[in-house]
Amino acid sequence: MNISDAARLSGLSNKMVRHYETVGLIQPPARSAAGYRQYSRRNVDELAFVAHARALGFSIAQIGDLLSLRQNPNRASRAVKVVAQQHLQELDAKMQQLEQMKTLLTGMINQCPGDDDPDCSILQQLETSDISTVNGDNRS
Amino acid sequence: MNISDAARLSGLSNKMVRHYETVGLIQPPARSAAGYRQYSRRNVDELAFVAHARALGFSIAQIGDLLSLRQNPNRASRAVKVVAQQHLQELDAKMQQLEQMKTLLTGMINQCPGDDDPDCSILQQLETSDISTVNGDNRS
DNA sequence: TTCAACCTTGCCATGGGGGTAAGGTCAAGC
DNA sequence: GCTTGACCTTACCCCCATGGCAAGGTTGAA
Repeated sequence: MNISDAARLSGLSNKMVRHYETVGLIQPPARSAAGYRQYSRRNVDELAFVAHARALGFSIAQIGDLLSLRQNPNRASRAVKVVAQQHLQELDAKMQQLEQMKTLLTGMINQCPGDDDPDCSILQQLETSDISTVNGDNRS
Repeated sequence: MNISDAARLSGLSNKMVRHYETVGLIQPPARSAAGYRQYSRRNVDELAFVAHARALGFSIAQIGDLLSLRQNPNRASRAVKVVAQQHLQELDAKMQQLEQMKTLLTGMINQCPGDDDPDCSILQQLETSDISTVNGDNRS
């Protein structure tokens, strides 16, 4: 199977399939005489695993951990759970930051008349405010 | 005032002060004979504005819009509000994606025994699952 | 004069991709 | 056998926002 089929079946782009190989996340597939990547069923399963984990927001490093646990028959499910729980905490932290931003921004928006006049509390608060309580930095 | 003082007063790093100048976000400050950046009170105000907006998650491009509105005395507060509301929508979209991830991940974690045995529903679901319903992609 | 603390520019790295170019390969149709 | 188009390869550059480091110049005080 060539890369396009493997990518389609796994839900990744050709680009990212190559990228995951380059960074050592996945097993390099066999090559044809012409140098084309040849994917086995097993390769595609691994790619799909990566795609699913990415969709849940796991980082490349975390997926590397999950992949090695996956291929280790002596793993403890505890170890898998720990990775997942850690990621869940990261998701929680990001949500909290977004919520703080949302709260502050919503308050500012509600104070802005939104008419043709130049006076705008949003600009005023951005000039003066001590929004510094939005911490942690997960901007944008 | 040199860059370190300007950065400290505005709440940015020296690095980012230079970066925002490089990308054309802020007014380039005056230079001393030796080439040192010399920041005025006005410059520092602009930097602080940028810092506050970044803390709320506005993108560089959006902050550029806000800065030009800020320095335009004929602006309509409506225009400012539109930028803020658009950013709020982006925050909402990201929160929804994070929430979907959290929901799915939490469900998987709850099904994992987390003991010494290798059987782990997290791994199983990552292999098979159609998590494809997590859309939009705002990973990590 | 020396020394530390500042400043400058330029390059590399991160993560998780997208794009694009220049070239090789393969298979079908003529 | 040759052309054509769809595929494949590697190798670059880009985004955003930021950190770090290196090599060199400047300033000010002891």
